[in-house]
Amino acid sequence: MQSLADAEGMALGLRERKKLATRQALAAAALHLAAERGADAVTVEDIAAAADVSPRTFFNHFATKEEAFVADDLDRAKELLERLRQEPLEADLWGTLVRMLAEHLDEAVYLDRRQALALHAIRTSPAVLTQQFLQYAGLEVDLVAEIARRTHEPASGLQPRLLAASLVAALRTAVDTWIELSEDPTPRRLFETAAAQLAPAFPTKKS
Amino acid sequence: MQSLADAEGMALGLRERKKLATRQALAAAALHLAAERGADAVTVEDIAAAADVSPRTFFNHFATKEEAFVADDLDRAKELLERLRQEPLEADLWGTLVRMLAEHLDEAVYLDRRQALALHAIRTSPAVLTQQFLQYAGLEVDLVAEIARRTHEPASGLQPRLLAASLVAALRTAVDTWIELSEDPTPRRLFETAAAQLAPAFPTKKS
DNA sequence: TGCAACTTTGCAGGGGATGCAATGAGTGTG
DNA sequence: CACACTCATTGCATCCCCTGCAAAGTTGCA
Repeated sequence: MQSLADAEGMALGLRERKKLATRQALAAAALHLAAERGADAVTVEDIAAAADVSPRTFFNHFATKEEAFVADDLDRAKELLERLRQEPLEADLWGTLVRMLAEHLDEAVYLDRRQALALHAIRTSPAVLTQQFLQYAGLEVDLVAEIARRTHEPASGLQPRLLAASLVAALRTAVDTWIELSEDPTPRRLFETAAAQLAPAFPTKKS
Repeated sequence: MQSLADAEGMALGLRERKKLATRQALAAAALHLAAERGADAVTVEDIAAAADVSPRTFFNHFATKEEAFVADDLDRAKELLERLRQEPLEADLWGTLVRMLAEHLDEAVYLDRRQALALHAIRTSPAVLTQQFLQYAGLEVDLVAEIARRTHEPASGLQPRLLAASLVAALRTAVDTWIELSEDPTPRRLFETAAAQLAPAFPTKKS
């Protein structure tokens, strides 16, 4: 019904390709149904039926119903983290992170305003909004770990936490503002504005 | 079993005092049981039984099971918001908000480290952690509205959102750090440190 | 071909959450 | 005081989320 795993998963075995395919089918079915009736009028049973698997199988791929609605974001966040880990260390940590997040915003969903708005319409339900918040929280946790790794600070200290939280705050407010105000250019530009404003709080270390 | 509504609710009628009492009884029972078995081993049925009400009544007071575990925080947040709304307008909005949040941290739970740690131990369960995140999110939304009111900006713009998100980021990271690092003084001091670091991003308006 | 690893599926069951209607306890008025 | 009114509590039925377990079907590999 949807395009199957296109380019992704080239070097995978048949088993893993199938698994990925059903996961994507479930996510796609979830979004499709939610677009029609609204997210919380969709049951796991519906999604499973639309994806031609048993309801029980749904929970082999997603821990909660809501996860299916934001599966794509989750996957992209993982890619971001992967890229981040491989990025070379620079003196200007804040600048590096801002740049990578900005590039991340130029991908996929956020390019097409139509699509983004449709997606966001789906995510009006409280449960899905909560899930999105958890996504940001998860990203923040990963960022803290990565920042601590780069600055050789303990991850439990205030500095890494504050830096990560500020980054995520800028990211989240930028996206939300862009969604709500139609006149604004791109989420990337908004994010860069927000990040620039916060920049003086995180001057380049010269240790 | 616990101290009933002490000083609070003086000017309330009997009915409202009773309602408040059962709400507090439920919250107290929830915390008590969670301290014994862990939060997610406690069912609504258990809580209701411990508070001597029917399970159905639980949901007349809380929308979800997890709400009962953070009911006190929710109530205190409402007080904070109330005080905030009555605070006179000053030129230094950031400074005002920081001061009020700092004072807020000097209250109740956060004074007694023992108690705070015990409370936090309870809140290890994923579901309760999620609930806490939602609390912060709710606070942020309220802050956005209040900030927009004071600056006469639209609440949908980037500025109010970024300011509120940064404040909450400072608050959350300060509390989390304080919980995890035993050597740190008070959450208030940590929050003020974080806020001071972010301050240059929000200079006093001189419109 | 045959075994190991893994995915799917059905089944049973616990528990969260909601709507509805009945009951009972405060509240205010004549 | 009695009556009507408002509102909290309760039981009941119901839907749905989610999990553990064991059986059956697929894929991977020697």
